[in-house]
Amino acid sequence: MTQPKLLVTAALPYANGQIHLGHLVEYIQTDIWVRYQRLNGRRCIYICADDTHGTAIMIRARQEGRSEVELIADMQKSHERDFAGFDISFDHYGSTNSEENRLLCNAIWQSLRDANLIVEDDVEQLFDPEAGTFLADRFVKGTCPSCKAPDQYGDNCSKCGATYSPTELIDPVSTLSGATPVVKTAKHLFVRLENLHSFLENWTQSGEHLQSEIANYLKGHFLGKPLRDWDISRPAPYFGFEIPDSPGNYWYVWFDAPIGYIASTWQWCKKNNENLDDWWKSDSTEIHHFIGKDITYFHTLFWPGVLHSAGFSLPQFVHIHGFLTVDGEKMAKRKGTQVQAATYLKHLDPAYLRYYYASKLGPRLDDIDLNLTEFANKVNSDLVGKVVNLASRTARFIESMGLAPEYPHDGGLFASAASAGEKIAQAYEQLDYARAMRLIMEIADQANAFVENSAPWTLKKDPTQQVRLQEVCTIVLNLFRQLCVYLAPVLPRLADQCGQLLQSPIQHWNDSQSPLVGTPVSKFEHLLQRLQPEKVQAMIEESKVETTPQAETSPSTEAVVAPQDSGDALAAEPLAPTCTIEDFTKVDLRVARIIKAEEVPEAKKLVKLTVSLGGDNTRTVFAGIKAAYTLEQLQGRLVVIVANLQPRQMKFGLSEGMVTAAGPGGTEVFLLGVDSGAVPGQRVH
RNA sequence: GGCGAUGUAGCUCAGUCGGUUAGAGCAACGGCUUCAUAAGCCGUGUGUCGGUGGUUCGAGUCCACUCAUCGCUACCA
Repeated sequence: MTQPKLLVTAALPYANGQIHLGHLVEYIQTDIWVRYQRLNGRRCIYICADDTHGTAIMIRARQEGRSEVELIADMQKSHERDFAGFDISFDHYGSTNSEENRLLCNAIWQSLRDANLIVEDDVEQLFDPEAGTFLADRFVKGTCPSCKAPDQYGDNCSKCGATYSPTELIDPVSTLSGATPVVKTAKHLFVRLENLHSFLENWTQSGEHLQSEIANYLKGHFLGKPLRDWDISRPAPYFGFEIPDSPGNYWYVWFDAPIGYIASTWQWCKKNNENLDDWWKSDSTEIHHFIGKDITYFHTLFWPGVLHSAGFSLPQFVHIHGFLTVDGEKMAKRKGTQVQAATYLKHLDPAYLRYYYASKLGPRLDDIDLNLTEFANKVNSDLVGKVVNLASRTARFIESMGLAPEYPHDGGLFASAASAGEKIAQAYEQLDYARAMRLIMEIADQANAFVENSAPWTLKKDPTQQVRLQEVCTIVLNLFRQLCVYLAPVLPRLADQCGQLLQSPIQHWNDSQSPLVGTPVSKFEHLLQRLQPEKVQAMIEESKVETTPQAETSPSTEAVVAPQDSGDALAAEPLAPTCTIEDFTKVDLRVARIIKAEEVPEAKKLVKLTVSLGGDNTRTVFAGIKAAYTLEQLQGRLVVIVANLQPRQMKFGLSEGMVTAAGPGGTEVFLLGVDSGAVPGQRVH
């Protein structure tokens, strides 16, 4: 009986943003697995697509003054270019905005209807009368109903952490138009997931389809109680597919996105004369999804539920990976660590990143860290210093002779490296690439030691030793080739180059098991340049300029170049409607000095500030700036506060004012200051 | 708060069923070498294995508690 063929997917990137190094962890991890399987002779297709629907796309297209279709076409082009630049070997890259996807959504929808899984319910949602659209949570801001913190998004409060519905917000404002949203009731359609509870319990807990941490997470979090109905419709206007039997309603983007996996496969089938059912409704295909841990829920509960109800094959395994940090911290545009794929490619070879990620990736969901110093060291030391150097230090010696006609005695080196192949293969199979890379580098170390002991450069000088010279080089080049086979899933270009050098292409994993003899050796050319650390720095610098030109907030940085401010910040939070001077004077802004900054131990985001308006006039203000400033940085500095804001009772005490700041929140909060000369108590006019 | 994880050498991490003096790579230091992309080889580690307590003849490995860090917390793409 033949092994099942493989259908592999990576998550569909959303068409609202560019691919960055964080995304690439997943596409590279998946690509390595796919290439490994193919090299082993396994039938394996790698399918992906752009995820194109939803409110965010609709709003963005509107802001850019063009159609959604135009926007997503541009974005798709750019995504495909980035992936190609990193040698991601998709068999097909489709789009969720395709006719195939619409037809599949219809069919799957009908199955859910037939299975009595669809129910209707009224949902109260905020509606923006000016923009004429319902507002997703992220497009509404207002005062938190729990702690009364102002300027909070519609789903949860960044200050007190409370979660609520946007309709509970006090004084809500649409971030699209600045209009006051009104509560509107609309009919929504839901999937009654609870009907599939026992199926999902079995599927997730079987131990065969998910990493154990994930199974535990689902069990503890969702499966212990009845599953909630899943709201999968959105009223018009919405960019997506209209629901055929519910005019005016559209499928929520998370309904049609995973179906895009099937639709994209279908497009591939049409191109290649294949039958879709052989891939999605057949025991002779194993489906493997690769995703990040942020979208676990959709892929391990909803998606299996939908597939099960609609009669499609379930994934054999959902492989979940962690996030990328850079130098130990979350990627941040401000620091230039959120590097776009295209920016990386301008400065560095994709092989570096593919190898570095491989050397860090294991089968678990730990986050992986891109340590920039280590990145440069590791790539240079392992790839250039150890692997490529083997060819570099021997190939030239036998350009005229070619490889020896018979494989010489090598003290068992080749045989032992060949037998390590099984362990390496197993590590790839189990997604333990870090282990695979360690095993491979052990072989490279042994090979380099052999070169050292055999001293081909000495043999070269002795005319009676030419046969031995050829033998030594034959051994070393065969070890090099073995390494290239083992590294081929990670470094496809190096494998090709090795094939050219030894005039025998690497086509199968088993090429590592028998040595090459008697072939000519091409003229040696450098296979991989050393990574220059300056280029890493240049990439980081460019990433800073590209994304946050307004980074020059600190006067200490000497800005030589005129800042190129992007429109991102304004687009993220459009201007509020016009207000009169009377409106403005209602707000009493005052200069104040922070005389005491205290930790609030139980609070995640708040610090307690005692501010002085001069004289004995002090007050207590709670500010959500814990992540952005240390207590020392706050102590003593002048800030601008809203002095006549109605005091709010917060969880940790009464807040008698508000400190003004710019920025989206979290670590990116920038307090307003005043030029020197201002004193506490002065009003801001 | 709940849940899931992590905490081993300066850095990044291995340590399979609990079993001899706890390992690797990188970095650092010393020596050798010069074929090679200033690459390579040899040598050098006094680590409270986060902490406390327990089980055991024996614990980095099992159990309890505790501290720290990270992530997730569904109508958000």
